[in-house]
Formats: sequence, structure tokens, C-alpha cells
Amino acid sequence: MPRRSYDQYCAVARALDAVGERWSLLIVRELLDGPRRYTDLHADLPGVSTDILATRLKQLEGEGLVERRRLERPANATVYALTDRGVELRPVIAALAVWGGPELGEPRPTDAVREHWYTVGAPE
Amino acid sequence: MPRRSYDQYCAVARALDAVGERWSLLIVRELLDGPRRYTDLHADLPGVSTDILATRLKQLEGEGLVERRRLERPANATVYALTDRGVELRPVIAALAVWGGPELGEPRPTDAVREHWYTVGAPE
DNA sequence: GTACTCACTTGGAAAGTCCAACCTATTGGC
DNA sequence: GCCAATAGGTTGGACTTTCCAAGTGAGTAC
Repeated sequence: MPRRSYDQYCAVARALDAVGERWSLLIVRELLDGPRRYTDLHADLPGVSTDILATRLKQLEGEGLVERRRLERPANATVYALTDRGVELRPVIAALAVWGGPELGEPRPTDAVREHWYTVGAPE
Repeated sequence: MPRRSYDQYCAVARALDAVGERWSLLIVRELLDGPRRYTDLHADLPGVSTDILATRLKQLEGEGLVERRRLERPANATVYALTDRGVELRPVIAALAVWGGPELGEPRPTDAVREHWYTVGAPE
């Protein structure tokens, strides 16, 4: 199933082909604060339905912006994290945040999952 | 008919409520180069259908990002131009262009329509 | 084995988008 | 005045995407 593309030779159009669909950039914004589990993303993004969340994560993974990693211990869990290429979207998110309102918070302090992620290390 | 909103207290979500729909940011990108007529926008954005273009221009106008102005002479024409608030989206477009590809061109030189626009002056 | 959480998938309705055709008003040529 | 062309849309219907609620299967927890 081919996704709908702007199909233009233009950097902006190509960027929007990758992250222009509904919820994509909000998922990236969540992940800029650190890795998150599927259920956490679902809780932190009020309004996103589970099927769309699963679809977007697969698309972002397919574009090399998000990595999926299964943590064995201490808790059996799947976490999603941005790749380097995904983190490079930070200026886009920041520009949107500046335009969209007065306040842009710094990345939040570490939480348990993130702690574990960096303890365990990045995926190979 | 209420448009679909992310309905979140988050600057990024609010920005995407305004310009997150399909084609919106590409229209803004075109207008960053200067005012354009409806038919020019349609020609410069391959793939956009006339009804969506009309809908988006109305939405952007309703959000105060685009102004519609009727030029009386020399040619009877309607042009669309960004408001100050719309121009403030330039950093967003720039960030997307940087992320999306190697080259981001500077705003193109003036053309006839733009010349006339600035000769005539901004809308009251 | 029963209950519970996590990470999804499925089915169907609603909303959004695409496409081609049509419409109205104005201009330009003759 | 008449005809055709252009600008700036609107309309109807097909198609695609998103939403929503419900269900599934795998892995602990007890």
C-alpha cells in the first residue's frame, strides 16, 4: 500500500512526506524527551487511537527515524526511541513550538525507562 | 463544521492545528516567495486539487496567516499574501527544508505580481 | 488456572482528500 | 454586440485516512 506523497522535488515536501501525516510530529516530540513505551505514548498523546499510533510508529521506524527495542530485564517491555536522524527533527519541533506559543519546555528529567535505556545502551 | 484539532495544551500541537493539515505548509512556502494568484498557486503546487486549495486558503485566511487582496489594475486579479503572522512561519519552513534535503533556496527574485503588490502597497 | 498488563489488530463509521466536471464573472478580439 | 479565453472558484462522487470500540495473544503475578 503506497502512502500518499507530495511527489515534489522540494526539501519541504520531502520532509512532509516523512513526518507530515497526522500525529507523526507529536510522536516525535514525545520521543525527544526520551524513549517511551507504546502504552506511555498512548497515554501522553490524548486523542491518538491505538491503531494510528501503531501505524505511525511503523512508518517512522521504516523511515529510520525511530528504533524499536525490546528490553529483557528488569521488565519485559518494548520501548521506542529516536534515531540520530529522528533527533535531527528537534529544530523543526522547536520552531513549531516557538511559533505555536510562548513556552517550550526543556527536555524533562530522566524517568525510569529512560534511565534503563541509557544504562543498557543504544541498540546495535 | 468544526475542524479536527489535537486539542492539547502544547505549543507544537497548537501550531499543527493551524498549519498541520495537508498542503497548508506547502502553500505557506509558496507565499514566502511573495504574493501569488490562485491559479499560480495551483500551477506551482503540482497535485493539489482546486477545492483543497480554496479550502486551505480560506482556513489560512481565517487564522490570520494569509490575506486576500483584489488588485484592480493593471490586471483584475486576486492575490494571496502572507500576513506578518504567516511570515513568522519562515523558521518552521526553513527547519523542514534543512531536514528534508541539502538545498534551501533563498526567496526568488521579484516577479510581475509581486512587483505590483509592493507598488500598490499592503492591504489596509 | 485466573487475572492483569502490554502491545497491538480488526471492523465499521466518519472525516478528509482527490478528481473531473461544471459554473460565473471578467477580459480581449472582431 | 458576440464569441472565446482566462481567473477563481463550486459541486458530486469515488477513494483514502482517521477515529472509535472491541477483541486478541503473549507474558508475568498470584
